Amino acid sequence: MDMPDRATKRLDDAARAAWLYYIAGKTQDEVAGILGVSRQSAQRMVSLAMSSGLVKVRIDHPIGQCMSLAAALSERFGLSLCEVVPSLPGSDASLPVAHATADVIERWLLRPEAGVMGLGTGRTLRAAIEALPRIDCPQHRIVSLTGNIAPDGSTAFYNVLFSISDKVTAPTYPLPMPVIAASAAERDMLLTQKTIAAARDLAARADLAVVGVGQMDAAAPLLLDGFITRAELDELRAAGAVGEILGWAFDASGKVIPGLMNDRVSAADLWAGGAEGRQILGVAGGAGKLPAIRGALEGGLLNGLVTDEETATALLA
Amino acid sequence: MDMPDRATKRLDDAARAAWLYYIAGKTQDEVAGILGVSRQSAQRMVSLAMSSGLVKVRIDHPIGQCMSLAAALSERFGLSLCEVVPSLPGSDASLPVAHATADVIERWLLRPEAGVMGLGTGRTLRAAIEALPRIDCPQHRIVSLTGNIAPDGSTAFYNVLFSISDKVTAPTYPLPMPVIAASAAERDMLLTQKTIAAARDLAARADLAVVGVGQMDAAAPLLLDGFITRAELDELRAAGAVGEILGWAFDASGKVIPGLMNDRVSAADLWAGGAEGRQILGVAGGAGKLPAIRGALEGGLLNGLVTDEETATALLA
DNA sequence: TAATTGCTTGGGCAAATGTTCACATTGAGC
DNA sequence: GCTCAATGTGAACATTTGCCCAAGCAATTA
Repeated sequence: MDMPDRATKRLDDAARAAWLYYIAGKTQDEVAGILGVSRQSAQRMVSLAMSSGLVKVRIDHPIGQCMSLAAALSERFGLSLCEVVPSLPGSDASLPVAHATADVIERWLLRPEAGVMGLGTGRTLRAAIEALPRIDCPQHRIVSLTGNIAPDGSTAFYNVLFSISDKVTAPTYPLPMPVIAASAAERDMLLTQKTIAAARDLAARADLAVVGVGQMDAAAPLLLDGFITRAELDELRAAGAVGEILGWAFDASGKVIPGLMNDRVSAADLWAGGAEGRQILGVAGGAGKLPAIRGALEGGLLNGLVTDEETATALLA
Repeated sequence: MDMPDRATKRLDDAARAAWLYYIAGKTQDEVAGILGVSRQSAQRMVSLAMSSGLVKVRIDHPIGQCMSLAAALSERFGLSLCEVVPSLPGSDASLPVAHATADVIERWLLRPEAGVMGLGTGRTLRAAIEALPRIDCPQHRIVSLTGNIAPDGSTAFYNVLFSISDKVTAPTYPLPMPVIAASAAERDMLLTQKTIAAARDLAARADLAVVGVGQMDAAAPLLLDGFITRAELDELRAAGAVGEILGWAFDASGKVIPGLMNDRVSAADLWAGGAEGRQILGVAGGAGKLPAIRGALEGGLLNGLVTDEETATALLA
C-alpha cells in the first residue's frame, strides 16, 4: 500500500478543485460541496493550483500571441506602451500597424484631459491618420514634430498634419520647413522664424509623440525622398547609423550620431529635457526596419512601440 | 485600406480584454482603463471572449485529464458519481482505484446524516477498505450486500466487512453465507434464517452500495474462488454473460441473465425497487474487466463508477 | 506529559465580478 | 426624412471571490 505524500495529495486536490472551478465552471461554493470541504478551503485549493502553475490559460486568438509579444517587448525594452498586431503572412505589415496606431491615437484623442500630441512623418504614420475616424477633440493640440515639407516643395507623404486636421477638431501646428535642411545655417535661420519657433516650443512639450522609424539602407526614406544624397547616406552608415527618428540618425546602440546630417535636422530634440512623462511612440514594422527599430529601443529613444508580430518576434530573438 | 468587419474587430477587442484579464491578471477595472471603456464593457468583452471559446483553460496535472474523462463518462452513462484516477503506466490499476474508492467511502462516512452503506466483495474493494483510515461514524450502518464466505469456509478476499469493522465505529451487518450458494434450494433455505434475512432487508435499503465488477473470462473471480465450475462459467458465457456484480451475471447490454447461476445468488436485488436515490457505485479497472464494466454501464446497473484513466478512455472509445 | 510552534480551518468583510434594466445610439427600411 | 428595431451602454443590484483574523489541531520539543 503506497503512501502518497501529503504535498502530492494536496496538489491533487487542488487540481481537482481547479478543474471543477475552471473547466466545469462550478462556483467555489459548489466545488466545496462536491469535495466536501468549506468554501474557504475550496478557494485555497483553487488558489494553490493557480499559484503552483497547474492552471494554464491561453487566448486562442491571434491577438493573444501579439499581446504576449507586446508584454515581452515592454519588459525587455522598458516600454510603457506597446502594441503588436497580427502580421498577415505575405502581406505588408504597415497596414495593420497603421490601423493599430490609429487606434492608439484615437484612444488618446478621446481622453478628456487636454494634451499636446506631436506627429512625425512617414508613410506608415500617414496611413494611420488615413484610418482615423473623425473625432471631436478640441481640448488637444496637435503639432508637427518635424518639418513637413519635401525638398521639392511637395507634401507628398509628409502632410500628416494636413491630413489629420481634416479628421479632428483639435488645432494643428505645422512646422513649414524641410525635415532635413539644406545646410546647418539654413536650419538655424529658419528656426528663428516666429511660427516655426512657436511650433518647436510646442513640440518640445508634447505629451505624446508618434514617430516613424526610418531605416538607413538603400530603402531609406530620407534617401528616397531626396533629403540626403547617396553619398551622405554612405557617410552616415560609415559612422554607424542604422536608423533615424524625425531625421536624427542613430547607431546600433541608439546613440545619436554627432555631426553630419544631424546638424541639419529640423526636429526638436525630444530627449533633451528628459523624457519623463512623455510617451514617445515608435511606429514601424517590417524586416527592413529591424536594425533601426532595435537600435532605437536599445538606446531608449522610444518608450512605446507599435509593430507587427513578425517584427516583434525578431526583436526578441 | 482594408476594412475589418465589425465582428472581427469585436472579437479582437474581446481577445485583448481577455488577455489582459486572464494572462496579465489585471482586474476588469484596470482592463477597462487600459482599453478606454467602462468596466461593464470590459466585462462584456471578457464574457464574449469566454463564450466565443477564445479562452482556453487547462489543468496541467494528471488529475485534470481524469476529471475530463469522469465528466464524459457521467454524461455518456448517466452516472451521478464518477471518479477516474491516473493510471500509472505498466502498473496494476487496482491500487489507485482502491485508494480513490477509499476516499469516496471516507467522504460518505464523514457525512453527519445517518445512512446505510452496502459493501460487495472482491479484491479491489478489500484493498479500498485496507486504505481506509480509522473513522468515528456510529451514525451509519454498514451491511454486506452479498454473502461473504468462500466455498472452502475461508474469508480470504471476502471479509471486507470484518476489515472495515476494525476501522470504523459504525455497526456492521455481515451476510454469513456464500456469494453463490451450492444450489437454489440451499440459498432459499439460508435466506429464511433470521440474521440473514435481517441483513438482506438492510441491504435492500442501502443508500450507498459499493460493488466490484467481475469479469467472465478465465480470470473470473467467481471461478478463481471456486464458486462456480469451469463448465458453469462456459454455460454462462454461452448465455451471453460478460460480467457479474454481487454474483448477478449480466450480458453485454447489462441485462441480468435468467436462470443458471443467478438462481443461486445470495445478494439482494439492488435494482428491484427502483434505484432512485440509491448510489450504486461500481469499482473496477483494468483491461480484462472492460467488457464487464461496459455491460454494467450500458444496462444501467451502476450509477457511479470508480476506475482508472486507461479504462475510462477505453470505455469512451 | 505538557507546552509550544506551525499549519489548517472557518467566519466575516471588502473588493471584484456577473446580471438585469432602462436608455441612448445606430442603421435599415418605408 | 422618419420610424422602428437591433444593438450597445452605463447604473444599480446580486452574487461570488479574495483576504484577514481568531480559534483549533497536530507535530515537535523540553
